[in-house]
Amino acid sequence: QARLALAHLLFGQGDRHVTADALREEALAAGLKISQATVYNTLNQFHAAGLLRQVQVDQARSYFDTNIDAHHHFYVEEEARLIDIAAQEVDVARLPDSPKGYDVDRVEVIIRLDKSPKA
Amino acid sequence: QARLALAHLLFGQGDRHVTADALREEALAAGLKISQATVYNTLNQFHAAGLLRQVQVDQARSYFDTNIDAHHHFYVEEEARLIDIAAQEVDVARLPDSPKGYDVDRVEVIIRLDKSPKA
DNA sequence: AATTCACTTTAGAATCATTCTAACCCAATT
DNA sequence: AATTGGGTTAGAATGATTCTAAAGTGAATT
Repeated sequence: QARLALAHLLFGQGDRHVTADALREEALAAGLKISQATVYNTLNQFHAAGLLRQVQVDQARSYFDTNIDAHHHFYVEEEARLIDIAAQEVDVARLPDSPKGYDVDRVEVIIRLDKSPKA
Repeated sequence: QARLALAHLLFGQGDRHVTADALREEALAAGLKISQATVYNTLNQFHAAGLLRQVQVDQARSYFDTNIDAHHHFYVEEEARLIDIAAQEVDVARLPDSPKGYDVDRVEVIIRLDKSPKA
């Protein structure tokens, strides 16, 4: 089963951030014969089941994060790279009230990084 | 000039969040004859010039925000609606150090909202 | 008024991630 | 062996965005 093999790739090595494409390439490199459609199906199913979080930092591609605990991210646009930040490393001390009729689903902090210019 | 007309639509009425498509429809409704390509060109140019901020909250479409001051957002996914949060309404008290070799470009806080279930 | 030059705008094709559709495979059940 | 049903698939379809190459505009120059 393709789903199981992908689950193994995804969850078998700690917290990861993958794009659909990257995961597919990884699967192919591992010798699996799998279609892009299946990769998408599987990611979407895992996401719907709450096993993956979808992270939206770039208009081009979607990232799927195997870490579903509350936490935040660094994002290096130049390298299309996401880095986890544990929830306790960020302290959001004050939030505004939600508009009437709405509830907070989740608070996301994204720290966008640039490469330091060489001094 | 199409650029000027779009600038007028964008900046003539306080802070706004638009998608390329929404802006194009607005332009057409206002009687402008403008192509989608021009809308994109213009938005990208304004963005490159620092007149617009691009906000990434949804994998489908990009939002352009006429408010370029540091600030944050509520996002209601069900309604594809962005709401500004003034910078001073959020207090991020503690941030982790950036990885070596990288500098913070910008800190984005996105509060994702759901409609309240009717009690 | 005609020419040039640089820039703007355009239509339409192209791209790219993602989703959809309809067929196909395969194991379990009748 | 036929039926069912989920999982998987290829390939088409979609939709946002970008690209390309042509056409338009207009100010300055002849």
